[in-house]
Amino acid sequence: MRNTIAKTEIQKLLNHSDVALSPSEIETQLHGLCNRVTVYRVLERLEKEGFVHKFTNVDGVLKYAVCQDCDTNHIHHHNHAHFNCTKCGDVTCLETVEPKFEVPVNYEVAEINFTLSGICPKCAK
Amino acid sequence: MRNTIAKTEIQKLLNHSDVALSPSEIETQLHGLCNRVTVYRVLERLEKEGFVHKFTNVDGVLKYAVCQDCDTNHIHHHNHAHFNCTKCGDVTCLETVEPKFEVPVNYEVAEINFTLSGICPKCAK
DNA sequence: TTTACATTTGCAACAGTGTTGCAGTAAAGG
DNA sequence: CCTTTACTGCAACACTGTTGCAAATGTAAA
Repeated sequence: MRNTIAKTEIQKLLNHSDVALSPSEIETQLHGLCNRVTVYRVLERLEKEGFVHKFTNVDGVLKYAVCQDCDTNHIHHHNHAHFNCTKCGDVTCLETVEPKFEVPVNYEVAEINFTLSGICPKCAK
Repeated sequence: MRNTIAKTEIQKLLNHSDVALSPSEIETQLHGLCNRVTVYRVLERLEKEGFVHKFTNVDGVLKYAVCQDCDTNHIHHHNHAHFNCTKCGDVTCLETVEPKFEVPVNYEVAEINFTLSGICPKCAK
């Protein structure tokens, strides 16, 4: 995978962001540095490289966030919850929150998507 | 809320379906009985009436399913999991599966969206 | 049965998200 | 500096979901 300006800038954005970002949010924050399509394709690459993880927000929009645990020990833990604040709209990873559950026999679970919505600490004050 | 042909047929569809349905799936199964927009608006009404519950699938598409518990005791339990089979594409309610979790203080959780994906019993054989 | 009116519908048009093909551009190693 | 191949931009598209408005329809009352 090549290092391009677009890729570098998108990585920076994600690294410095404490919230998960959607492709369109990233595009906006890049102020026209690259095309909309490029954002999608760079994010796809970053996911393959294990730099970010992807999930679907409650509104159906894709969100990307840096992998906190993964980049250090190269093991992926994406079973954590995501929180979508209905007031400010921020979506954050709750790395420490992992749901416990038991599925009926014969169901083979490969991935989980666990998104909570409500009021975040910032907006609760 | 008035009873119209569209509403009646959509209720029938949902009642007889063992999987959650998206607006477009419903539209297809109605074979042109009503407009695409009407499907969206009827589903909105059915949700307000407490007949169905709505959730976002892992692919970001809306899904609707009849409320199993709600219509009997008029109390809504929508914390159950949904399962999206990656093979047949079916999305089903796992009414019995409720995730256990603890969020950090100051987070006020209003709704949860818990969707699992993998292989369903039908496709596992 | 007819009337009246609010609700529901269809249409057209739109906004937003995500994808694809293809031609041109640029990164990286030799 | 050259070559190769990955990457990018553009244009176009498919799909999902929404909105305004005029026409149609359900419902309850006259």
